Amino acid sequence: MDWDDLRIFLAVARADSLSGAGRRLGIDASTVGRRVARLEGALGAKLFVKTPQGYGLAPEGERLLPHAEAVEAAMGSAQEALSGPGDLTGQLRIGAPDGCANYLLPQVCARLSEAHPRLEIQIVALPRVFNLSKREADMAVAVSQPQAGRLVVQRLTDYQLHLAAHEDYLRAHPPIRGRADLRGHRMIGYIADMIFDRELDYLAETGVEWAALTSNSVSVQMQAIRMGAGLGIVHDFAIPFCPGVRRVLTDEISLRRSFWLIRHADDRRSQRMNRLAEALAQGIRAEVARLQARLIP
Amino acid sequence: MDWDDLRIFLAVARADSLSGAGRRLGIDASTVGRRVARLEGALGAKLFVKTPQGYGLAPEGERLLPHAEAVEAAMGSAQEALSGPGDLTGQLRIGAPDGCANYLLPQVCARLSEAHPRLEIQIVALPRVFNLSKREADMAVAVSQPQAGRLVVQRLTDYQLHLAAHEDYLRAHPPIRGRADLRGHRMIGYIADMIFDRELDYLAETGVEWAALTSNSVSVQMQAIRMGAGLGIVHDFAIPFCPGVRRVLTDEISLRRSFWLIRHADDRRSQRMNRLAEALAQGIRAEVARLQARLIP
DNA sequence: AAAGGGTTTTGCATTTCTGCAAAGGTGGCG
DNA sequence: CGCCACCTTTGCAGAAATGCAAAACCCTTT
Repeated sequence: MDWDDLRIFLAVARADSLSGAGRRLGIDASTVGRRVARLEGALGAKLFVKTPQGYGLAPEGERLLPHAEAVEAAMGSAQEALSGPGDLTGQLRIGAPDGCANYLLPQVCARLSEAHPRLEIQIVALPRVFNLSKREADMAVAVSQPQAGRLVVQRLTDYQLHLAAHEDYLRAHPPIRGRADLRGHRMIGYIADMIFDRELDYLAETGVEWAALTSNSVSVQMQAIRMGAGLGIVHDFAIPFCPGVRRVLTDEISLRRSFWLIRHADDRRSQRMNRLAEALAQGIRAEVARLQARLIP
Repeated sequence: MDWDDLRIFLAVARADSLSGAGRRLGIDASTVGRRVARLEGALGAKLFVKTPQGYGLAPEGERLLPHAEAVEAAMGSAQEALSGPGDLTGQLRIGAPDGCANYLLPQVCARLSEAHPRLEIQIVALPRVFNLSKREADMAVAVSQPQAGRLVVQRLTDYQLHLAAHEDYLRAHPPIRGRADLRGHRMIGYIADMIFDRELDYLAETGVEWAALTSNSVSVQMQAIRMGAGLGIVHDFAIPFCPGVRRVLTDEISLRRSFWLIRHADDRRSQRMNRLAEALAQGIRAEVARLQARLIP
C-alpha cells in the first residue's frame, strides 16, 4: 500500500468527486481515479460508490475516514517538527465574506506572505457559509458564530458600518439631515433573498424598506456608491479605499458587527495552525484599527 | 510532499542504511536513496548524515522520527479499520531462537498462514537478541524477559529439556545409569562464548564440563545427536522430529525453561497485533503440549 | 426536445520513476 | 600492503504513473 494514496483518498472523500479532488490537489482527475482504484485494490475494499455525479463514501470508506484523518494529523505534526521555529510554510486557504476578503485580507495576507516566503495563501471570497468540515478551507472568517460542528471560534475584532455616499451624489441631491430625509434617495444594498446571515441585513435594521440597486457583493455595492449611484451601508474600513465617499448621518445610523475566525477543532493542536491564526487575527485587528482611524469624521 | 516517502524514511532510519532499508522494503537501494533525497528536498532539511558506511540520522531526522512513527501507527489503524473482523493480512516478521524457529514456529505459522491466506509470515531464526526497537522484527520469542526498552512481554509456555542421544549411540557405548556414568561420553552443546543468554547454558547447569562437539545452533546440535555423535541437552519438543533419539537420565537431569513473547509497546493498541500475538501464543502452547505428550517416557 | 455544464472513464503520448549494473569509497582482515 | 565486503552514487534502459483529449453519461435548463 502506498501511503500517499491515503492523501488522495482524503481529498476525494471531502470533495465528493474525482474532479473536485483533482482541482484541489493540483493533479488530473483521471490520476485521482486511478490512485483511488489502486488504494481500493491494496486494501481489498470498495471505498466509494461511483456514480456519474461523483464519488460518494461507501460504508468501508466511511469507516476508513476518521483513521485517514488521524494519519493526516500525524503527518502535519511531522512536517511541523521540521519547519524551523521561525518560518511558516505550506498552503493556507482562508474563506471570508467578500467585505473582509476585499478590504482587509489582501493587505494582511500580503504582509504575512512577505514574512514567510514559502507560505502559500489562498483567499476565497464567497457569499455563503463555508463547509469547514469538508475542508473547503483551512480557516474561515464569519460574521456570526456558528453553532454546530467540531469547530473552534475566536473573536477577531469589532468593526463599524455607516451610511455613506459619494460627495458628487451628495452635492447633486437634497441634503440629509436626519433619518426622515432618506425618503426619496436611491439606496444600495444586498439582494434580499441572497442574504446568508441575519447579521448582513443592514438596511432592514436602519428602517430602510427598499433599495434601488442591490448586489450580493459588498465590493460591487461599494463600487456603485463610488460611482454615485446612491446611498448604502458600508464598512468603515472600506471607505479609505474609495476617495470621495463620505459617511453621512453617523450619529443616527451606526452599526457594529464582529468578525469571527473559525477553525477545525482538530487543528487546535497544530502549532502551525495556531500561529497562522494568531498572525491573521493580529493582522486583521491592526488593519481594521488603522483604516477606521483614517476616516474623515 | 509525498506521504509515502515517510514510509521510506522510517525504514532507512531503522536500517541505518539505504541498502538495508531497500532489502526490507523490497525495493532497490538506489530508489530508496532518491526517495530520501526527494523527501529532504520537500521538507527542506537534511535528515541523514550520509557516509559510505550508511545513513545515520541527522538532528533533524532525529526530530522527525517520533512523528513518523506516529504516522505509521495511524496508518496501521487505518488498515486495521478495513480488514474484516475475520482475516488478518499484511506482513508479520517473527524473530526467534532457532530451537523455537525450527521445531515450533513452522507448524504453528503454517496453520496461521492457512487460516489467513493474505497474511505473510516471516520467521527469522537468529542466535542473538533482537533489536525490536529498530523493527528488525515485529515480535520476538525469547528465552528470558528483557529488562529495558519500550516493550511488552508475555509468557508463552514452559518447556522442558533433557539429556538425549540416538539409540544407536546408546547401544554402542557404556550404559548410563547415573550422572557419574556421563564421564567418558561425548557431549554435544553450545559454543561457550557464543551463548547469548544465561538461560542457554544448559550443560554447565548439569555439571558437564566439556563438550566434544559444539554449535551455536540447536538444530545443528540436534542433527549431530541424531547422527549418533554423542549426548546432548535437547528440547523435549524437538525429539519427536528425530526418530531414534531417546532421552536418558530423565529423573536426574531435567531442565525447565520458558518462552516469552516480546512486542513493541506501541503495538499494544493495534488490534491486529494483539490478535496475531494471541494466535501465536496459543499455537505455540498447543504445539509444545502436543509434542511433549508424544514423548516416549 | 435539445443543449449545456457537470461528472467519470478510456486511449495515448509524455514524463517520471524504478531497477539493474557499474563505478567510487571506506573500513576490516589476512 | 592488498584484498574483500559493504556501502553509496551515477548512468541508462525499461516500466509505471501522469496529463491531456475525447467519449460516454446524467442532470438541469432552455
